[in-house]
Amino acid sequence: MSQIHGALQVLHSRGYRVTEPRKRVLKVLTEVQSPVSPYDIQEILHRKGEYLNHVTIYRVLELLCSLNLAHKVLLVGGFVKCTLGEGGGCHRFVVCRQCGAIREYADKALCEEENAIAQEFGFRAEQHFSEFSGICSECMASAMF
Amino acid sequence: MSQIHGALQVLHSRGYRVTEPRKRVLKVLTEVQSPVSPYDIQEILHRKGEYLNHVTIYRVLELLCSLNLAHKVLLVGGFVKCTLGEGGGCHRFVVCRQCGAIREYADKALCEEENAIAQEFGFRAEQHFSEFSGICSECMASAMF
DNA sequence: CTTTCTGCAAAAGGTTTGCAGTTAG
DNA sequence: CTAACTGCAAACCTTTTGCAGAAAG
Repeated sequence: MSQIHGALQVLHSRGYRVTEPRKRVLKVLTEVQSPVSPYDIQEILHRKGEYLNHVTIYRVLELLCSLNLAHKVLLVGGFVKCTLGEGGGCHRFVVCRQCGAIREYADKALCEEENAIAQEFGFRAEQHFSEFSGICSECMASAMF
Repeated sequence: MSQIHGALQVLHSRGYRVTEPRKRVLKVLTEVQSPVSPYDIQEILHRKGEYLNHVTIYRVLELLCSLNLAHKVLLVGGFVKCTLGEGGGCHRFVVCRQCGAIREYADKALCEEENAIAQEFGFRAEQHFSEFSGICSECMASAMF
């Protein structure tokens, strides 16, 4: 519960209500660690004997993403809880293609390099999406049978 | 037609057949310049009086992507024809959020920096997805009314 | 000719919408 | 209390599958 406390405060401070569905979705996101789809979340809750309508889950995720409390990982089409604070550049991901393990990071230097490249093309970059897929150390180890 | 000639050669040299549907999809991709969905492609062909089943378009796009002749742009969920050759790092995109204009580029230095970051997390990065959304010079100009 | 490819029909999945009833504050 | 939120039903859009017929080489 303490893990989601910060997020609940953000909800409250922005004038959104702290409801049971929102708490449940946040709880699942903090527990799973890897990207999950709305239906994954419903399934996980189901196994705990809890229930949420899928539409509600969609709407909660949309809200969380709009507040930067969660992110959609485009590469795998799932959602993760944001593990970073504000500032220091765009949030980026490394995803293990085998087990789905994910790490979030930010790197201001990368953002600046990318902005420079965009400028060469006459673009003003606003938002960077950067994900790379690879293989994590655990899966690497278990692959060398 | 000359624009798609190279792509057709790749198809042929890899043992795939050069068919009418494949030529049509490639032609649309070279003409539109911005990311299009399978149904967008069907619609564009329809306006020319041509027809392709949507399933065929899905399959053609899947093939083209597997051969790196096209890419799926995750940010907008559409497909573009690849405008780069092989080598020099992963293919990356800048997309205008207003008009959909897109530029593809590759930057080996960025790839290496990202690989180093992945390594810190114990990951071996294999594929980089990097897209940034921004605003292109034309839209920027027309925005300053 | 034969293998690959396309079209069709249908199903399966994912996402969105409007509205009535519920609940947080 | 009342504005914000959730659940439900239904629609909608996207993607996939299996199979029979067409076409490339």
